[in-house]
This record gives sequence, C-alpha cells and structure tokens, in this order.
Amino acid sequence: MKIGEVANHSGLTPKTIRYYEDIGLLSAPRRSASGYRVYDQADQRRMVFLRHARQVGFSTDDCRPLLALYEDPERRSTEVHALVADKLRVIEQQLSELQALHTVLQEMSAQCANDHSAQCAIIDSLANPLAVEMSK
Amino acid sequence: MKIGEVANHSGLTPKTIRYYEDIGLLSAPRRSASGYRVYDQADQRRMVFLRHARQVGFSTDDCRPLLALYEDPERRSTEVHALVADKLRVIEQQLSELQALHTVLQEMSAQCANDHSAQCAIIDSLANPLAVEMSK
DNA sequence: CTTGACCTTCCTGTTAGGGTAAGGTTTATG
DNA sequence: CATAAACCTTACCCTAACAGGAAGGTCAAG
Repeated sequence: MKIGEVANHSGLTPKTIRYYEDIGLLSAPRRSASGYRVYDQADQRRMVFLRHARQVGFSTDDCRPLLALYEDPERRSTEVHALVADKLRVIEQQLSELQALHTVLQEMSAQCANDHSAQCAIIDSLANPLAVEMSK
Repeated sequence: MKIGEVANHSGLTPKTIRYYEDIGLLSAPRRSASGYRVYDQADQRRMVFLRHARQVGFSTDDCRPLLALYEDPERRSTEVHALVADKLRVIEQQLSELQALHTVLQEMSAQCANDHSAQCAIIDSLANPLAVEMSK
C-alpha cells in the first residue's frame, strides 16, 4: 500500500501520516525502489487507532504510550485505564475553566442594556479591575 | 512611563506589550531619546482592558473590535453585546464538544476491567471503528 | 509520448507569546 | 568616577498539529 491508499483506509491524510513519522509516532516504513513509502495492514491498524485516540482528545504525545500499550500483548488493562483517568481529569479541568468563562461573560451580558446608548456594562467591567478579577 | 512600569501597572508583560504593538493591537508609542518606548495613562488603561478581555476568553483578534468600541464614545452598547453574544456561542460550542469527549472517555473507562489482564475495552474501542465513530 | 494522478522533500503559516542572546542605557553605589 | 545591576532594544528559535503550496520525480493509461 502506498501512502494515499493507507490514508484512505485509515482516515488520516498523507500529510498527517508523514508528520507522525516525522515526530516518531509512527516508525518509518519500508520504501519502494522509487522511494515511495510502503505500508501494510498492521500500519493501517495503528493509524486507525491513532485517529480514534486523537478524536477522543488525546494529544499526539498522549498517543505514544497509548499506542505502545495497544501493541503490547503483555499490557495490563489497568495501565490503559490510568491513562484515560488522567485524560478525564484534564478534560474536567478544561470544562470547569470554560464554564467559569461562560458564567462571567453571561453575567456581563445580562448587565448590558443592549441598546443605542454608549454606556455599556460590559465595557465597564472590562475596563474596571473589580469585576473580572473576582473570577480568577 | 517605560515599558516595565506600564507592564507592572497593567498586568501585561513587556513581551506581551511589544507583541501587541507588533500585531497592531496597540499602536506604536512615542520613543525617548535613547529609543525607549514611552507610555501614558491612556495606554495603560488600554492594556488593562486587553488583559481583561483576554482573561475572559477573547482572542487577540477578537480584541480589535472590542478595543475599538472601548475607545469609541459614539459606540452603542448593543454592538458590544453582539460581540459577547458571539463569544458565548463559541464557548457553548466548545463546551458541548468537550462534554462529548468526556462522555465517550467515561464510557470507555467504565467498560475497562482495570486489572492485570491484557484484554482492555478501551484499547478495543480505539482499535475498532464502531465505538468511537458513533460519537461524531 | 504525454497527461494526470500520484509520490517526494522542503518551506511557510497558524496562536500568543516565552526564552534567550547580543548589545545599548540608566541608575545606584562604592 | 567607575562599574555593576537593572533596565531597555531588536531578533531569532520554540511551542501543537498539521495544511497549503512549491519544485520536482514516478507511474499507469490513452
């Protein structure tokens, strides 16, 4: 399989596959006589795995240990579970930060007259340290 | 005021101030004889405003129209309100995407035996198209 | 034989600055 | 007065995860 074909089958783009090779997430494949990358089924499975892992929020760096466990027949499921647990904590952290932003903006928005006048509670909040600083 | 002082008073770093000047978010200030940037109170207020706007999630690009409205005595509060409403929608979108990731990961995590065996529902989910694909 | 569809490497751009280098300035102190 | 600390200047490399595009080589079909 050349890169375009494995890209189609895995759902990654050729660009992404080369990039993963570049950062060492995928190992360099065999080359044809003309220098084309040649992949096999196992490569394709790794790519599908990586696509899914990225889809559920793992960074490319997160994918290294994850892919290693995928490949390791000696793995223990608790090792995988721990990686996911870590990720869940990070996501929960991000969620609470985003929630906080949302709350602050919504409060500002509610204070704004939303009319033709120049006086604006949102602008005032952003200009004045008090309101925004509270939410830190 | 030199850059270090206005940085202290505004809560931005000198780096950030120069960067904002570089991208045209802040206009280039007067220079002293020796080439040092010199700022006044109005500059400082703009910087405080920018710091707050960034803090509540606005990108530097978002800050351009926001800062323009801050400076404009002819503004209408409804214009500001609209920018915040847009931002709220984006944040809500991000929240729901993050929520979806969280749900998927939590479901995977719950299926995993979390023990010494190599069999792992998380790995299986990531290897198999079905589970992950559903959540798209 | 010549397109067109592939493939290759390499370079630039994206966000929002941080880190560091090399060098000039100003201020405080011995 | 000399000098060292603390400040300022520009400039270049680094981050994440690729996408886009240039310049050039390769392969199968008409």
